Amino acid sequence: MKLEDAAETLAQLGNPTRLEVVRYLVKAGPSGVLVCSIQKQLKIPASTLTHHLKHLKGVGLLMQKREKTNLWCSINFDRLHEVSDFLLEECCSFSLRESDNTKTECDAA
Amino acid sequence: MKLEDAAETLAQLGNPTRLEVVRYLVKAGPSGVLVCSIQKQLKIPASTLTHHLKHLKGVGLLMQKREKTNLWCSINFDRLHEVSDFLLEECCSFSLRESDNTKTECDAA
DNA sequence: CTATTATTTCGATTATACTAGAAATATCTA
DNA sequence: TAGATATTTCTAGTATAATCGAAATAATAG
Repeated sequence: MKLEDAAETLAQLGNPTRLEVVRYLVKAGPSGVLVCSIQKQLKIPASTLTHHLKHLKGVGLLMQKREKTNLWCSINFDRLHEVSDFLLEECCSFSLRESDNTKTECDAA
Repeated sequence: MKLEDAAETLAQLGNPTRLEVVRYLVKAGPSGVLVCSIQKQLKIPASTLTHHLKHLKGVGLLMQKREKTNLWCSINFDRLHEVSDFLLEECCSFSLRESDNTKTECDAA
């Protein structure tokens, strides 16, 4: 996952309303839920919700399937894993050389 | 971790410049790096960098230790884990009842 | 056909974030 | 003391995001 993509995805997760939606979708599991369910359960105005869902879809966190006027929403677990992996993957590999790491001057950083 | 805190932390990670800094700090490991090293390596203007570091510190992702005019920065791994845990923890527990999950009408969500 | 429900688009308001130059402060060195 | 380096504060321009009511669109039920 490229840094720019990770940043964009994290930014979308970084809105409290959207994160609430994501949490709701995660709890709903793979079968998903209707947009109107999200709206009524979380008490988010319809237009606001549409707006946020568009964002989540834009970064691939949300999958949608239309059924007449109804719209099923489900979380893309793989995508969610990719993002959290991006944060953790790097954690276990310190790769700056020790020499760089103990300098107290900046010229050779 | 409360949803609001997770959202705020994710939002801070969601800026490409900051995420680059975070990645740099992660790679540097527990011993940390100087602000000026980050600045020169990643080519971020000093005032911009100070601004971003303030944000990272604000959500507890950054730890700092002053040494005369120099400032050592290191990532708070625990915090980073907390955030990624927030995303993943919920993934393995679908808790909406099946009945809620298969409705095609919204009245009972 | 009319009313109802689901979803989207439009438009406007309001707020907040990103960026970075210039100047200020602090420490050290010659 | 003068000059270099590190970091911060101030300030301001520019851009982008969040919110949501009202109206539009689409499908369906009665």
